[in-house]
Amino acid sequence: MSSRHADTRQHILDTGNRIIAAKGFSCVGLNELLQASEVPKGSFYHYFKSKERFGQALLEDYFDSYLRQLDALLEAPGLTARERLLRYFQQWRATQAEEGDEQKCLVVKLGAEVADLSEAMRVTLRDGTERIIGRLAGCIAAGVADATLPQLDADASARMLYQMWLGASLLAKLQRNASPLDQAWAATLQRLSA
Amino acid sequence: MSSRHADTRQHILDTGNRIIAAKGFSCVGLNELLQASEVPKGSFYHYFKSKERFGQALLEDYFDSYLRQLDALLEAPGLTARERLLRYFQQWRATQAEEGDEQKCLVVKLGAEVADLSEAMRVTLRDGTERIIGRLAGCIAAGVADATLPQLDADASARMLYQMWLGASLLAKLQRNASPLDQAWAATLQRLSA
DNA sequence: GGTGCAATTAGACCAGTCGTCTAGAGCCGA
DNA sequence: TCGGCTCTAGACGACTGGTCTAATTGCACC
Repeated sequence: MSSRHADTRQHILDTGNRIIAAKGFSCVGLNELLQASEVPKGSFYHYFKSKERFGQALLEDYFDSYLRQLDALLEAPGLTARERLLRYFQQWRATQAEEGDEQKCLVVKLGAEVADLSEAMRVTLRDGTERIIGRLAGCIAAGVADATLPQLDADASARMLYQMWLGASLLAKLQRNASPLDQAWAATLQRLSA
Repeated sequence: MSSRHADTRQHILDTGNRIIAAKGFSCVGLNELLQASEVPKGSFYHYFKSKERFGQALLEDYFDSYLRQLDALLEAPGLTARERLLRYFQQWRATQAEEGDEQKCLVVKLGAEVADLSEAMRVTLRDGTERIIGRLAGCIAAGVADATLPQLDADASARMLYQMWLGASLLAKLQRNASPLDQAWAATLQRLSA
């Protein structure tokens, strides 16, 4: 696999991410995608077997990069586990609240649409969210260990928080307003206190 | 407006609900919808100005019926406010966990997809969810008043619970598994206790 | 420079898209 | 019986959808 090959593939993926995060998966036709990436249609099927496989690759790429950032955040040195966890949610809130047409979190944007459309994409989303929850649970466990968090069931708390933030992002999207995220932030603080 | 008129219109809406709740809005073409409802295309455009307006009507109809059921549930006589509220979430859990391809909650299924697609549909979803949250807040306030619930900020709690359940439904959809809903149930009980 | 093979592209293909439009069927009051 | 509505029927147009095959390109090796 030449570097040019990898480049073009990644370029289609990056462009796809931008467009699909704004419009959804089914709504975006190959034409639009290819025109935006300035890649001829024929090439697309060289790099991806089908639109569905492309979508799956898009999600894999998304989760890889998301988890990389998440790991960097949750392993930041010189902070307590509590601080690291809160920074993650604070950042979620900030990212979601940003201006811009595209939905930053592909789980929110594509989850419901794609789950019934493609089993492969559903599984990719499921596994990705499980990995995210796993990292959060790890950080909560560390917080319990270093006593910066109260005695919590790490896994259950991680799941509950993640769910709540997903719902908050969805509601924020409907309202075009960050207040559901503020709501989630307040509830998060409450949950992570005594 | 003759009753036949209302019937056909409602019939298209009902069929549309079934199909769109399973596949999403963009994914379902008029042909599929019309074939399933056994209504000719000409009629469709008699009753609805466009596919988008149809989608909006679908959501309005959905929220109307949802709120009717919700009101029945939250005003059930002979139960404390706490019991009525818990019954709602219990029912949410039961409904979501049911077998069947379609997503029962259109907010979960269509929210993210439609918010960036159609301003009219987004606003309909926003207003509908606000009304739901309003009812929940009312019930929580009643629970605080009749002392079956602890002292809670009714509005904030309603929002937080609704968000969490939305996220839980999304995750349950990805996992094809009710455990996120059990999680939400546990967190709900915790929140509504002391 | 020439050869052979893989990587890449161009575009044909047709089923499907939404929406328009015309023609007429059915109904109802006068 | 007529006039005038609402509603149905479905052909049609202009276009987009994803897919695939055949042609072209680029490159390594001789």
